[in-house]
Amino acid sequence: MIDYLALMGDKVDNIPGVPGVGEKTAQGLIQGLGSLDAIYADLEKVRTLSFRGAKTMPEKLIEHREMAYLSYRLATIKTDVELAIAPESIHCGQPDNNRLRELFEDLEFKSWVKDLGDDNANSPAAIAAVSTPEENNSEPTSPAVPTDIHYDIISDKILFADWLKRLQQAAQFSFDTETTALEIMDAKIVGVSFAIEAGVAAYIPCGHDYMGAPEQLPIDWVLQELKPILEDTSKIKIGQNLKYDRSVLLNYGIELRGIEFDTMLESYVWNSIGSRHNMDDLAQNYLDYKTVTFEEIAGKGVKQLTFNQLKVEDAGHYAAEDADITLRLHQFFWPQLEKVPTLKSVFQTIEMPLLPVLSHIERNGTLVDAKLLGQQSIELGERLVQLERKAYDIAGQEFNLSSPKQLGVILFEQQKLPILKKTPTGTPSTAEEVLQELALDYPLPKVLMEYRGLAKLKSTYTDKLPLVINKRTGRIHTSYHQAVAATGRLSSQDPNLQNIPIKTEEGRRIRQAFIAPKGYKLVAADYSQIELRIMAHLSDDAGLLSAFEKGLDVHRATAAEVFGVGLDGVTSEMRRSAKAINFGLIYGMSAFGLAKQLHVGRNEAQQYIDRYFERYPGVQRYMNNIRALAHEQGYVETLFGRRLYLPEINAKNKNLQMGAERTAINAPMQGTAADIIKTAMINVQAWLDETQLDARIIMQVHDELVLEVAESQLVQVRTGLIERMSAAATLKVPLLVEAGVGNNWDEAH
DNA sequence: GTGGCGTCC
DNA sequence: CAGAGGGACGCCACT
Repeated sequence: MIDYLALMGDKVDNIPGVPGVGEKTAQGLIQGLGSLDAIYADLEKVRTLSFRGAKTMPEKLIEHREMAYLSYRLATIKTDVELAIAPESIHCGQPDNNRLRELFEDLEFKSWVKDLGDDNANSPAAIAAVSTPEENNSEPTSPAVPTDIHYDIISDKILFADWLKRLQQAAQFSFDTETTALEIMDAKIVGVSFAIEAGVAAYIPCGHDYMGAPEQLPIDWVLQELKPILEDTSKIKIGQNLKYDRSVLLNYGIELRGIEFDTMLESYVWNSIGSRHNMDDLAQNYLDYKTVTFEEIAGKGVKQLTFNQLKVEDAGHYAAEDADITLRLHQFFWPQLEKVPTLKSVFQTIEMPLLPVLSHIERNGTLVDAKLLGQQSIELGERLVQLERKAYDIAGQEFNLSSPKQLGVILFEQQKLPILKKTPTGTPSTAEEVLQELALDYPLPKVLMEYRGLAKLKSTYTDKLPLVINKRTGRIHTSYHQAVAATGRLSSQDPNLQNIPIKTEEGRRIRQAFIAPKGYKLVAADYSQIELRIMAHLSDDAGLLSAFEKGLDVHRATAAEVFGVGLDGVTSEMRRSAKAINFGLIYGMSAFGLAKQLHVGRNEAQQYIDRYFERYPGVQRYMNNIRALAHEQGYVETLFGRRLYLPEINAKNKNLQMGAERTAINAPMQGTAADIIKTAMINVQAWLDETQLDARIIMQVHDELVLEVAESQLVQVRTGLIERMSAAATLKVPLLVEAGVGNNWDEAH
C-alpha cells in the first residue's frame, strides 16, 4: 500500500513522519513507506499520480534506494511508454535492479497498457499505428521471409560466370560490399553480395585472410569483371546506405552508377521517425524478420573481428542475407512511396540525387592546420592550469572542475550558494545560465565559466581535430548522415564539422585552422535568415513579406513594429529583443521562455508577443493553422512535401502534446530550409561536374556551403554558387545568399 | 550506458 | 497548478 501520496502543490512539510523538508511544493511526490510489493499492488494509483505531471523526487525523502528508483521511474512523464516498452530498458547499476526487473516483468504490460484508456495514445503500439502513413494501413506487408534460405557462396569462376550472366540479364539488383573498416577512405573490400530476386542471393568472398581461409577469387579479377555492370547507368542498383558502397568502390577506381534506390532513404522519406533506419531494425519492423547481426558473427568490444577475419561460410550467409533483405525492403517501401506523389518526389528529386553529392563532399575532405591547433592546445592548457589554481584558491581545496557533481558539492554545500535551478533528475544545476546569475554575487562561478569555455575548446576541438586527419590524404573526412534528423536536416559525425565554434573570439581561432591549400581560397556562402523567409512565405504575412522584399534588416523591422518606433529609432537593445522574438517564434517558444531569455518579466514578454501577432497577423494565423492541421492529420509537411509524423500530437499528456505542437511549428520551417539547401547542393555539384571548374564543396552546415576554389576561378565560382543557391527555390520572398572569401574559414565569413 | 553540459544552426 | 525552445554531436564524470 502507499502510505502517502503528495500531489502537485501539496505542502511537503505536511507529510507525516517526514521531517525537515524545505521544499515549498511537492514536485509530484510519491512517498511509499511500504515495501516494493505493496507499491506493486497499488500500481494503478501510482500511475494516476504520474500523470499529474510528477517528475522528480527530492532525495531527502528517499528511504530505500530501490524505492527511490521505482518512484523515479513511475513518476517520470514517460512512465507508461517506458514500462510498456521493455523492462530490459531499465538500466542496471542500482543494487536491487534485478528485483525491480522481476517486478516489472510480472506486470503483464500489454493488458495493463490497454486499461489506460485514452492514454493509449502514448503506448508503443499506438505510436506505431499513428506514425505509419494511412496509405500503409490497408497495404499488405511483403510475404514472410523464410528462415532457412540457402545462399550461394561463389568461390570458382564457373559459378561466378553463371551469376554474372544473371546479373547482366537482370534489370535491377541489390548489392552490398563487405569491408575491413567503416572509415571510407581506408576501407578495403573483403567481399561483395548480390540479390536478383527475393531469396536468390550470393556472396563473393575475395579478401578473407585468416589462417586456413579457403581459396577465393582474386579481388582485382572480381572487380574487373563486375566493373561494367556496376558502372552501367541503365542497370538499376538497390542498396542500404549506398553512399558507403559508392565510396568503397571508388577506392578501387569503380564509379558506381545507376544508384536509384537506397532502402535507408526510402525508410527515412516514408517515415523519418518510425524506426531507426539501419537494416536490422528495418527488417524487424517492416518485414518482421530478425537478421543476423554483425555482432553475432564478429563478436563485440575490443575482441570484435573485422570482416576479413570472419569465416567465409558465416560471412557468406550474413552478406547474402543483407543483399536479400535489402531487396525485400525495397519491394516493401517502393510501391507505397510511389502512391504518395509528394514523398516519391522528395525521394527521387532530393534524397537520391543528394547521395553521390554527399559522397563527393566526404571524399574531398577539408584541409586543417594541425600545427596551429597544436599551438592552441598548449596555450589553452596553460590557461586552464591557471584557472584551476584560482578556483582551488577560492574554494580552499582541490576538486575536479570538470565534474558537475564535485562542483555541486563545492558550490551548494561548502560555499552555500543558492540553488537557482535543478536538473531533470533533481540535482542542483551548474549550467552556464546558473553560473552567470551566481557570478553577480560570488567569485567562483566566473572562474568556472571561463574554465568550462576553454576546456570545451581544448578537449573537443584543438586536441581532437588533429587526431582525425587522414594519414593518406592529409585531410579531415567527416561523415554526413542523411537519415538521422527527423526534420530532413543532415548531421555530421567523426568529427562533427557542424558545431565548430564561431560565437567567441577564442572559438573563432579554431576556424582559422580550417584552411585552403596553396593556390586556393575558401568560399563560404550562407542563406541569410532562411527560416524567417520561409516563415514569411508559408504564413503569407504581408508585413513580413514586405520587410524581406524591401531588403530590410528583419530584426530591426520587427523591433520597429513591436516597440512602435521608426526604423531609425530602434536601439540595439530593441533589436536584440526582436531577434529573440523572431527565433522564439520559429521554435514555438512561450512567453515564459522569452521572458527567461530576455531577462524581463513574464507579462512584458507576453506583451511583446501580443504586439508581434497584432503587427504580423498572418504569422499568428499560420501558427494556429499548422497546429490544427497537425492535430487533424497527425503529421506536418515541408514546402517540398517531406513529412514529419507527430505521434504525440493528440496524446492525453499535455506536455507531450505541447512538445509535439512546437515541433509542428518548427519542422516545416527547419525542414523546408533543409530541402532548399539539399536542392542547391545537387545543382551546384552538377554545375561543377559539367564545367570542370577547379572547385569543390567541402562542407555543409545547415544553411551554409563551404567550397575550396582555385584562385584563378574565384569570381566565376562565387557568382555561380550564389546564383544556384538563390535559385534553389522560388518563394514569395527572395532567397538572399551571402558569400565571403578567405584563406581560412574564419576569414571567409 | 546515462547524465550534465556545451558547441553549432 | 506545472510546464513552458526546434534539430543535431561529443566530451567528461560516474556507475
